[in-house]
Amino acid sequence: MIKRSKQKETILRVLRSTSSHPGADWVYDQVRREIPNVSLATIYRNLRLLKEAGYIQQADSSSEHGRFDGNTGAHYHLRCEKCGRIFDLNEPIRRSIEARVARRTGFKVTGHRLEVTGLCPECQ
Amino acid sequence: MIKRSKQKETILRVLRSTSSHPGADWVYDQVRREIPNVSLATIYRNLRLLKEAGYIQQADSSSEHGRFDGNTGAHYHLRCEKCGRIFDLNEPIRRSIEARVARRTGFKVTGHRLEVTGLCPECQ
DNA sequence: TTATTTGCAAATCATTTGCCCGAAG
DNA sequence: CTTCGGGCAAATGATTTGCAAATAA
Repeated sequence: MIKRSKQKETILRVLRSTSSHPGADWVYDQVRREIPNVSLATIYRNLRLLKEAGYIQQADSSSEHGRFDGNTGAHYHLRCEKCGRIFDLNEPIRRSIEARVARRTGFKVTGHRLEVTGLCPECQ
Repeated sequence: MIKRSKQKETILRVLRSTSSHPGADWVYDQVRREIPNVSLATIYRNLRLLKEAGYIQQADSSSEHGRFDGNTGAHYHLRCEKCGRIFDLNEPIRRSIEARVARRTGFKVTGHRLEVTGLCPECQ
């Protein structure tokens, strides 16, 4: 961690205390119990810093905004982390994982999404 | 499609003409070439309607906002489409797909993300 | 006709930024 | 000391919504 601070430490501890993959507002509420006057901006700032430093991850597919796909068939995606372009993959769809997860978790599984990330030939 | 309109048809055609997984603004620009006074609001409205009706998909992990994860180890996620909660899966990580994709696409692959979606026991 | 859809502008929502002050190294 | 982090409020950017007029069924 570049520079420690009470707020960074609290954010990290709060985030490690749960497996609920919370959003910034939930973290804000929790941190406020210890540091009542933290700013929401500080939460956002530090979540980003902690992520960039590798202390935490983001559970959802990057911070990308809505990207639409006219192809309704099941297929996986390949995303370039530099230019942001998304390509279709023609890997076979692995349905077996859905049944296994359904059996082990009690979920009624409706599908799955796989995204491979990296650098495209032009961006390398 | 519940009720057809020139704008819905144009949006669908534009989206099916590319595999670039564009965002709403790109679709807007394209549609404007045929219907110069479309509103961006119409684009958003119809993208949502078309998605709900199953005519198109969203390439990114739903429209979820930032969700953070204090667990930095590689792991997959299970998301409930109703309540939005995200759970960790302890499925084995399949690194083999990364090498295969790298070989076939020329990408420098840095990782992959797998998310299984469905309804959690409480939401079913 | 009658229910939907559109375009417009204003409203939201999550997230970011500018600025000045206080804290860390 | 001097740089970096924090709090606040204002700014931003994407997406949504309210509403009267236009359009599809």
